[in-house]
Amino acid sequence: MEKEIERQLEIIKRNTVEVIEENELREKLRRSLTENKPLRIKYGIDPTSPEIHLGHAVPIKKLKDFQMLGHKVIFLIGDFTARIGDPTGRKETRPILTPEEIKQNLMTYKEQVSKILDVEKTEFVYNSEWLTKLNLEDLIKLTSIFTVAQLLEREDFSERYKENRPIFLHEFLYPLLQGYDSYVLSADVEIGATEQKFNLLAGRTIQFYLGQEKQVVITMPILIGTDGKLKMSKSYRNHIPLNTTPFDMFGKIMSIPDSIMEDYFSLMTDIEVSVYKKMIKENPRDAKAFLAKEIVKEFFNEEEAIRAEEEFNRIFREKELPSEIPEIKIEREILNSEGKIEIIELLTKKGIVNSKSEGKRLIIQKAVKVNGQVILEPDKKIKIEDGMVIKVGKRKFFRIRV
RNA sequence: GGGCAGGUGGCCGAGUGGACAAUGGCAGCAGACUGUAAAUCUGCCGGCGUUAUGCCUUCGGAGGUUCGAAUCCUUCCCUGCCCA
Repeated sequence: MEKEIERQLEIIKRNTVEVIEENELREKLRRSLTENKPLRIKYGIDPTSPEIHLGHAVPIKKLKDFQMLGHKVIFLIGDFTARIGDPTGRKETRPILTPEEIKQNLMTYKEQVSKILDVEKTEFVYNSEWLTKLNLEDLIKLTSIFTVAQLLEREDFSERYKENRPIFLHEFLYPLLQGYDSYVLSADVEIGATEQKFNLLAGRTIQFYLGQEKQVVITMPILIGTDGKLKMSKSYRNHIPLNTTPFDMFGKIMSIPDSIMEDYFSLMTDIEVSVYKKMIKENPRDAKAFLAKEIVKEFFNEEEAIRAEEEFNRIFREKELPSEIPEIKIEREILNSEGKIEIIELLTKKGIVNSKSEGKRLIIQKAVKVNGQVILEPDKKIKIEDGMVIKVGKRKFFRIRV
């Protein structure tokens, strides 16, 4: 028994930043084992952008550990709290999702999450289910648990307060509602990134106040994005989405700076520290390719990972064409009598570039190639032939079909 | 309710009657270099263009003054600080 508890603890603690409180977790595990009742593990995401990326994968992989140990994972989609928006200073109240949208959304989440978790064993819940039913009296009860000073301790709030930037009253409700979710779900453990610590702890306070056993809080490190500096986030455009192609994922991982390779190895793979440190030291480029392959393998499979690497090498090392190129159809009507069209027309009409100006810019900057030949003039007329390949920038290829 | 300071391009932040599509930084894009690295360097970075000291849209919203406004006036909305 003691051995089993310690075994589970060890797995749970890997890669975590903090476990609050470890002893409570030990007791919960003990009870779980004696009563043969799985622990309830909560993880919530804000469904503002329904795209799960490698950054989310860090805590979700932790959920996987729990799932493998036989515990119950509850994946909470914060559709109601998303209306408030986790406090970051942006004020935006979004409409609540319609039942149809929720259904649709759920499918995409399940699909993405299934790359890590066993979705059959995972419970998916939406917090609008109970938060829309919360009445004023309940809300006042919740707000009376905290003082303003306590809320201002949250880093984001204190920073804004210090800098005389606005903090809207409703933003204070976010941690309260997130905490209330834990109460409704009777969470034993809640997992989140380190930046979530305040919200996670609010859950403990609320559960305690409402007479429930406190959840254990587990914080996970924040994954740095492809820029090597900021946390991975879609809004910083430095993210690596899960629902992409193996090739794209491989390429994006190859583009991270060497300095964050160790983080990726430790958070995204099971490779031993000493092993990857040695690899990085010996040949950083090969180490990164290995890393990329490992990660792609995890989210897809080995075969896809190998194919992605081959494709990557073909395009960027040997400078050859990719094996699959998106095709664009050219209608006769947009060509002149000689079967020609200005390159700039082609780029804009087919939506390859966003505007004529952008297209011209790219052409002038030697970024546009037709059959490997650089095009220098935007008004250059090119003869359209079936099978022609247009390259825009480093990695955008298109094959012409007449 | 009163006083003061503010609201500028994806973000930060200059500009306070013409030379402003708006300095600079970050992010982004392209090219060179390379390990598609990163760093660095160069260029671009609202749209349209008969490519012109050109036109249209943009400096919180709406009006106004002026030959001309991001810049001045009126009014409304929003934020912060102080007073009540």
